[in-house]
Amino acid sequence: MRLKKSFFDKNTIAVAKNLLGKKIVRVFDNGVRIEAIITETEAYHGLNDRASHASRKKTERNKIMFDHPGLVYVYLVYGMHYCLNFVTMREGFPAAVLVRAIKLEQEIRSAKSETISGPGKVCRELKIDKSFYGENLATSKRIWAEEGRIKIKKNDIIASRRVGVNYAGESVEWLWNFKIKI
DNA sequence: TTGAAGATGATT
DNA sequence: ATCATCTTCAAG
Repeated sequence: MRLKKSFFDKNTIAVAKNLLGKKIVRVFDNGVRIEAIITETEAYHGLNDRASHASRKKTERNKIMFDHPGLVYVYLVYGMHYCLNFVTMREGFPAAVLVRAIKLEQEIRSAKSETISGPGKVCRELKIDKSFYGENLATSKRIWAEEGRIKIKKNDIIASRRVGVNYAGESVEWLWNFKIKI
């Protein structure tokens, strides 16, 4: 079952936690389909979050974060890596969840499952580029999110500081990075 | 118009 | 610890 707009129309921290264990489905032009379990997320929430791209004001790059929940926000970092985010919260409130790590659902044949850790690697693996900017998870034919097979409990979640945002003043301290305890 | 700074990853 | 690489944004 595809996650609907209502799933993302909530507090970003809650959505970031809820996304753990959920499945990203990516369908390529040639029909090949990849499914991956989300294992690490990061919340970026509101104008007071100095680590967020939307902390100053709405710009050409971050405007999608102000749009309605369930949209895809893609941006280029360090001139070479794309990062995949899902927009959260009501229209007008800038917020999104960054997908930092996934675990590929392998064919039945091969036993092991491969973990892709790092937002740049996630996009490389799922072949996400700028063309996904503004894609709607509720209706897209090439990317969406689904309920996962596993149920993640509160005790299974580790909260940490967010990665790569040491410039962000007091919001550096906020434990808005979430991953599944192994 | 310009330049400084990144929500990173690979390598030394 | 350093570098590759280039868009974005705010300052001038």
